[in-house]
Amino acid sequence: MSRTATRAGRRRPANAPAVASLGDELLKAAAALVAERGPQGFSLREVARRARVSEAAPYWHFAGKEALLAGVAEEGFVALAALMAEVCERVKDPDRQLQELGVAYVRFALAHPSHLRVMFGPEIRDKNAHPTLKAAGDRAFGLLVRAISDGQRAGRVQQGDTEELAVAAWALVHGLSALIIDGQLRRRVPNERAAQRLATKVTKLLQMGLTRQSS
Amino acid sequence: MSRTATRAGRRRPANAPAVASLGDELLKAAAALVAERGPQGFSLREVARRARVSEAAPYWHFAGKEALLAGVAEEGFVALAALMAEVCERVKDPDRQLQELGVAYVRFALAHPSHLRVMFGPEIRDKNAHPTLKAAGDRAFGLLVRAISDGQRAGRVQQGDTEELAVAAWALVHGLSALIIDGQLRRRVPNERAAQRLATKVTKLLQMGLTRQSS
DNA sequence: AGACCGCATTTAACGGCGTTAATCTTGTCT
DNA sequence: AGACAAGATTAACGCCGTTAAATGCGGTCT
Repeated sequence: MSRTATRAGRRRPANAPAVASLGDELLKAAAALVAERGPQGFSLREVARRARVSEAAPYWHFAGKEALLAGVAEEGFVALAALMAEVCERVKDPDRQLQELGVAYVRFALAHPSHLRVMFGPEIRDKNAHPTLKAAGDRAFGLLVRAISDGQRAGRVQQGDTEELAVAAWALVHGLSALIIDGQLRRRVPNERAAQRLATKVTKLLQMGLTRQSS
Repeated sequence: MSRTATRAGRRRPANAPAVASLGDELLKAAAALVAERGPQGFSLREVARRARVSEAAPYWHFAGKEALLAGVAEEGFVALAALMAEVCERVKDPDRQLQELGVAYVRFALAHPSHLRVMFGPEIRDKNAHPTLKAAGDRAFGLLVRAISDGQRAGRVQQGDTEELAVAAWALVHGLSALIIDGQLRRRVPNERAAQRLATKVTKLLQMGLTRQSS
């Protein structure tokens, strides 16, 4: 095998214990390390140390540092999508659904700032090089598009390019999240309650623009 | 001298040529390197090489890698503020002024993506540790607050917490910029013209929400 | 049983990085 | 001339990502 192609590992002989394959073990350690020290302090060697394997072992399961980080980012998108899906199920009113989606995004950012940075930051240079990562991201974005589309059908959101409106909403909550976790709003947003309050207000502002017909 | 306190260097003997002191030379090289390779590929040793000095020379002028990057980030905020000030002078109508401020922000992001990342990213851990950096950032944000405040006075923007409205506007354009330069909108925004179009439309959306009275 | 093969991992090494300590140079002041 | 400090250098430490070569090791074929 030409190496790095596995990622799934060969399937266990069916009798073997459900012990996580080293690949999964590395992913878990990587996620923990990212959460602890951020994308900067992340080191492939430290991941290997935590998984109690040699420095070069990860290279059998991942093409390199970037591929391992891509796995972490993918995990992040899956978790974010799950949070968003939960909101979509719980809240059916289109207006409130959009608003709570925004708050959920900001809450995710506050709970997992380092993950968000890996998901969007420049550590992973070409997202298209990691198809499963791209797919996970698209799935999360798809939930937002769906919410906007539902709002349009219900007459609560203006007609027009659905994805473009979704990009606007995404940009707003993403920007707010970025500013918060990068400490740019520390005076104004010292704790999570303040962040949620601000997220709610800001989301409402955009929502008023979304309901009207654009010129 | 206990080192790293200079940053201004001693003043030239008045007859010496206006050759940039090594501190400035390093800053210039650092900015160029950041622009070329991004915050990831940035290396103190490479900066020293480009300035044709030894590896340890920068430590006389800057406390370390982070301090040098803080200088680059400060430069970025100054340039951004200049761009914004130009808009404020050129466009007097409050509505158009706000809109063009948003477009200018996105344009800056597209022109200097790596700078933006340094300005906001986690490479500089504590912005308060670099007071001149913080001041430069506040100055740029102040221009936005001023624009919102003018809009309120002119009756084009709803009353209410001015800074909070400014944060909303900032978040929107910052998020859009981040998504674009991180390649998240590559399908939708392949070139700069598309980016400006999108920025205009998105800014208008929020603006409609800003004009109305919030609940 | 014994030879063999391919997956999984280790050991060892290369070069680059940030940072620091010790050292040298150079110009200024007394 | 000699003291002195700013400014720069050399050399070293330990970390990093990555790669090549050597090693273990479970299953397969004869």
